[in-house]
Amino acid sequence: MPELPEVETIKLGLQKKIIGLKIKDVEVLNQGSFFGNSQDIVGKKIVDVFRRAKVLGIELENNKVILFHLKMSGQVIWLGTDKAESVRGGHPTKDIKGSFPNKSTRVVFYFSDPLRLRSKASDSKLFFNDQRKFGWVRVVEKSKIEDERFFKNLGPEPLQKKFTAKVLKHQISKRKNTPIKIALLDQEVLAGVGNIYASEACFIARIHPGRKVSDLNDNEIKRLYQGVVETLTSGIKYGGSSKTHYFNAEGGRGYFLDYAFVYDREGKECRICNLIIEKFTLGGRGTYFCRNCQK
DNA sequence: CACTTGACCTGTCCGC
DNA sequence: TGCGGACAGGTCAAGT
Repeated sequence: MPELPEVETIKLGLQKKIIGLKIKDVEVLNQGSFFGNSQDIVGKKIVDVFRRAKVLGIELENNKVILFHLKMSGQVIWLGTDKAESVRGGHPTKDIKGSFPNKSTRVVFYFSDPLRLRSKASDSKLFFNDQRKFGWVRVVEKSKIEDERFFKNLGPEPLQKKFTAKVLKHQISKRKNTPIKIALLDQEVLAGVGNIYASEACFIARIHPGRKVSDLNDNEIKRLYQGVVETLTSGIKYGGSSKTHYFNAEGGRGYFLDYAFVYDREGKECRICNLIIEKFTLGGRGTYFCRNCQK
């Protein structure tokens, strides 16, 4: 599921909801989804929520962080009380169905809300749901994040200013003989791009996803750079892509796929030239493109 | 080393 | 309606 725009959207939602709350308790419903010591976080206050690549992080006052990787089907859903909701302003759009915990719930975090937000019913909670159990939650020391295997060789964040066409050229040059879309999916090349936005970036760049990296000229790499930045920015603007599992922290869906050029549009007309969008498998992943617009 | 394929796990959808 | 196979926003390890 979640690629950079989805995790970023969850991060922005959580920042508004849980910074300042104290973790009262943690309940692990599936041992394989949780790593680290839950006692390191119980009783501690949340001071920040951040994202690196596709990983979501909750930072605590004691220099511990809780990392979440949602993989294909993970969800991070915050549930408040009605009173807390109204105090914070606005009712969330809850597109997600059913109640929690459900059979996909793997970890539950219980918060002690500040007194002024307290309702008699209950304090707020955070659910980590993950149908396929590929995802994980892990508690690590903040200073040791970069030692984590997943973080060790991560490529640059594509939405930071210092990420340029030149940087992209340098990064993909590590994968000369690879189809460009597969190179974009490599987290050591670029952090946060996944299967939806890789297809979209290639479309915006007007490059066939199967083209070999070594075959691309500077102008094409520049277009690819623009495609990556544009599609990720658009993904965040529309709150991410809700195909099946993804919902934001408040349970609302994302609308990017209503505007996507190619992803999940096999058999539909290209938004630019009206030719039919095609699908094929590249590196084992479904890949969508327009044969007319992408060369 | 660079690249490809299958495994991890659960659920849904589609064709017979 | 049932059954089998393909497929799903992602990494990993083990192949070639």
